[in-house]
Amino acid sequence: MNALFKALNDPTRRQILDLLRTGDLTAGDIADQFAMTKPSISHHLDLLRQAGLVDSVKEGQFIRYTLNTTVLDEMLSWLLSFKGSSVHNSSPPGGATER
Amino acid sequence: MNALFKALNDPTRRQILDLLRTGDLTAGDIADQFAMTKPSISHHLDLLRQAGLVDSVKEGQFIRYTLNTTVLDEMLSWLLSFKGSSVHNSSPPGGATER
DNA sequence: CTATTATTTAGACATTTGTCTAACTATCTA
DNA sequence: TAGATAGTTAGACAAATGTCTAAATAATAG
Repeated sequence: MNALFKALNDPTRRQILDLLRTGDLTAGDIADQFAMTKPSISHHLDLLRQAGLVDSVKEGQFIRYTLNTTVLDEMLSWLLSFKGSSVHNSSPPGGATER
Repeated sequence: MNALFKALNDPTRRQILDLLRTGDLTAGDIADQFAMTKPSISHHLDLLRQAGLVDSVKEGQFIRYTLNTTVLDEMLSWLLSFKGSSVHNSSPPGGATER
């Protein structure tokens, strides 16, 4: 889960994921969308791949990147578990002693 | 959304949130659960508060921290939008030309 | 085989981040 | 008021992060 949060903790990487929802893209096509060098984008893609958020397939001299949302399930259920376990309590700080 | 991802991108902070699901806690009670100094925990709590994930109320000499999951909704719908828009395509790299 | 194109790898560098110690503010208690 | 307790703020510092340029790898085109 750590790699997942880490990967999502960057606007550029989230934007890359947004780009990929429309369909697969090559590294170059992705890099063209940003005011950033290709090596930088390549690094971001690497982190996304490490997190399992994208898959990459080499096709000739291109590398096609594909969105993979299955890893999001883990995060999704983690988040949902919070929405479920809202306790709304207000027990006193000290522990059991109510002053 | 940036502050939210940033806040969640740390194991300690996520653990603090997990602690708070059981109920409110003071800064000290939270700090006691970690092998880390109080100033460090205080800093983590500050980031969580900045992200809107926790609320803090001063009660005497204590500060009670409360979990606030409302900000998670934004993130939740962002994540869900990905699960919805899986395209499963495999268009060729070049762009629009379907060869 | 050479040149070109697509992409990554390596290394440098500034910024951000997480942690610590020391000092400060505020509340409670004797 | 003095001392203890709860918590934060300030500053330092190492490690992680995001970006860049230069060079390397690999596939394609002439």
